[in-house]
Amino acid sequence: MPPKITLKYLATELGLSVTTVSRALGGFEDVSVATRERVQAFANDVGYQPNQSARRLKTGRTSSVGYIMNGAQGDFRDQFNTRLLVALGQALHDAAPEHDLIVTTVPEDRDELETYKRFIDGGKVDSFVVARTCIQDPRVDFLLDSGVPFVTHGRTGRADEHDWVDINAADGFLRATRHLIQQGHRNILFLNFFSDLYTAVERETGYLQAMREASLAPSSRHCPHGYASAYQVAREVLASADAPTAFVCASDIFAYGVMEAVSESGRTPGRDIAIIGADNLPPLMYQQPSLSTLDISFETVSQALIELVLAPREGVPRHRCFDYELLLRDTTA
Amino acid sequence: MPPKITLKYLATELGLSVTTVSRALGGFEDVSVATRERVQAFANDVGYQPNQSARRLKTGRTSSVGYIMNGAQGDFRDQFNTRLLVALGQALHDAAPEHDLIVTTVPEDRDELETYKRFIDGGKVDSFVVARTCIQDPRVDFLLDSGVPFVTHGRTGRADEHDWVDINAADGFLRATRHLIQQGHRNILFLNFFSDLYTAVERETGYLQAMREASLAPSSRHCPHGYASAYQVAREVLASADAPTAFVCASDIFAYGVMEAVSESGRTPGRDIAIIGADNLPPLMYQQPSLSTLDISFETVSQALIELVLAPREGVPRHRCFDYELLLRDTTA
DNA sequence: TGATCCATCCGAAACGTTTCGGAAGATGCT
DNA sequence: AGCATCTTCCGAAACGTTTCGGATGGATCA
Repeated sequence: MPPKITLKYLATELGLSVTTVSRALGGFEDVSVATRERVQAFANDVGYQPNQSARRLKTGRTSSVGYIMNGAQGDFRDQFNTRLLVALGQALHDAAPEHDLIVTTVPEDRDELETYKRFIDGGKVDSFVVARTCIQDPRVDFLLDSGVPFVTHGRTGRADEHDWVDINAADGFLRATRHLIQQGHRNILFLNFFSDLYTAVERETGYLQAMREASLAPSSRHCPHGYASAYQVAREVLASADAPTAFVCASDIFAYGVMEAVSESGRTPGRDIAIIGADNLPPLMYQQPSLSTLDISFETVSQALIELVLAPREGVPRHRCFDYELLLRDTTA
Repeated sequence: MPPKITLKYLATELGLSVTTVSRALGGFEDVSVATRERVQAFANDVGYQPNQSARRLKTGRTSSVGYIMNGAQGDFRDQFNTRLLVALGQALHDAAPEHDLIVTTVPEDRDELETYKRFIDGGKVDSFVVARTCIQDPRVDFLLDSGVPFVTHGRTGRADEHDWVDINAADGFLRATRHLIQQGHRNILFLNFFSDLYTAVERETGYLQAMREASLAPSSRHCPHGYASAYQVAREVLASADAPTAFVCASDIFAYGVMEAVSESGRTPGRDIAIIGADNLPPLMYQQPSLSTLDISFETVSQALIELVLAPREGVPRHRCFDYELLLRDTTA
């Protein structure tokens, strides 16, 4: 039975007190450089790992971040959750290896807020990352009320009251739509998420502005069921008298649905019909024309989220906003 | 400032000792039914949540389960990770709501085992779920060595030494292949994962047995790059002199690649070429013939994983094995 | 009546850490 | 020399829980 490697063990081995060892490892000034280094070297040697439970009990901090997965759990084509999760884990590990990411899903039959409440009351986490924000977001209301620190991925109606990280979607979609207009398109259809999502509004704003600039008539449709909806909407409008010549899609998933409908109607994406998506998701099939899209790195966004969520905010809310990069590929040739 | 709701608070409010309150809430026998109920009711009323850190410190148990995501993170098979994660979270919450699922990804540049080591030494979890097992799996070697409880999703070369939950893939692929043979197919190609994966061997075993039973010549190919590989392999063999008339695919992802190659060659999946996949993944595109597949519920598997991982095993390793259900749809019409 | 036993409760120690408030000795100043 | 000051260290308490080993009182028994 090897001895448990605790502060007490280190202290007796080194002939010091527990206090001094603790403060030496904590890098405090009131312990001499010599002993500080001696302690750190020894701790390293024997592979000392502080007991998180004890530390948490004492300090009241849990050093863990909560991420409660929500939203379209059925549509696994939607890689948003996975990709964010992977990137968050990576970023958290890079920024603070001793921190944990505690992940949970919301049980089908339960209120999402209950899960947040359980995490807070149980002292499981001391901050949250909240994704896919809505304009009127009950999670934000709840967290602001409870006073627990959090950062959202995406703005909300109360954006000036909390920390957030977002993508400048209005600008991205403005540029994307402008590009299509410049190519000579006049009849451009916009396919959007359901409109509660904050980013849905943002995206449409950009599209609308570009259309207004060019004095063109805007036209938007929603795709409540993702890929399938987009396919059906595209199929429908392509059969109509004044079929659009270009599609701007709030998500690549929609764009792939549109591509399928376009191909099926005998037209070729990129030659006959222009399509721009968003988020640079991998293509669904091998032999597809490559999709023009708005690109953003999950890693960058996640690093910002982690940076904000780790540093306890004092005073005014902090914001980080990133720009989309317009990737022009086959479907806008 | 509301009072902190601790055992001490409950005790003074109720006029009892901390010990008794603790034991009442723990449901022990040596506290009278009357007080036990009184305590529980009051705790419920004021919304008492035990401090996990204190509990963990005292008991040495962390009441959290680790899941370290690994493997081809760019690939479509990421659906596997997400789906398992969602189902695990759900199952854990149902079985033991006070438990946490601690998730992390392996940093690109680091050894996976280091991450396991960090979790163990840091006392972050007291058990693991390990997925996508290989025949010779270093994670299993490491965990067996360290003595930390874990359950694998998938068997390994040391399957009789640890707990596992698996799908009876050999039987599933046996039945799937038999079905194709019964339909009159003689030239059946098997597309497999890379062969380190335990389940790859299992799957091929089933296929081989069915072919042997019918005295047919088996033929297997590997698809190291998932969907794209499957597409290319299918394209190649379909152009050859003795093109197969049926494909058995270790994953639906491969099957979708095959379908694309089949369609492109001017043939129709289901009429000209039969295809069976596995795992019942959602179709990639809307207008595809529906894919015959081997179906298994992630929920069922996850519940078994959680059940085993929560109950500390004593003595012999425990196993749970589930059967695939053969779903016959368009591609084997 | 006195001993025994059971049901019910409680005191106190412990888990491993952080941190407040000193203490001891060395150093600087007058 | 005497006093203040700084450097370096440490004792002890606390965080909230679990659990061991009793303690108390009433019922039961001979």
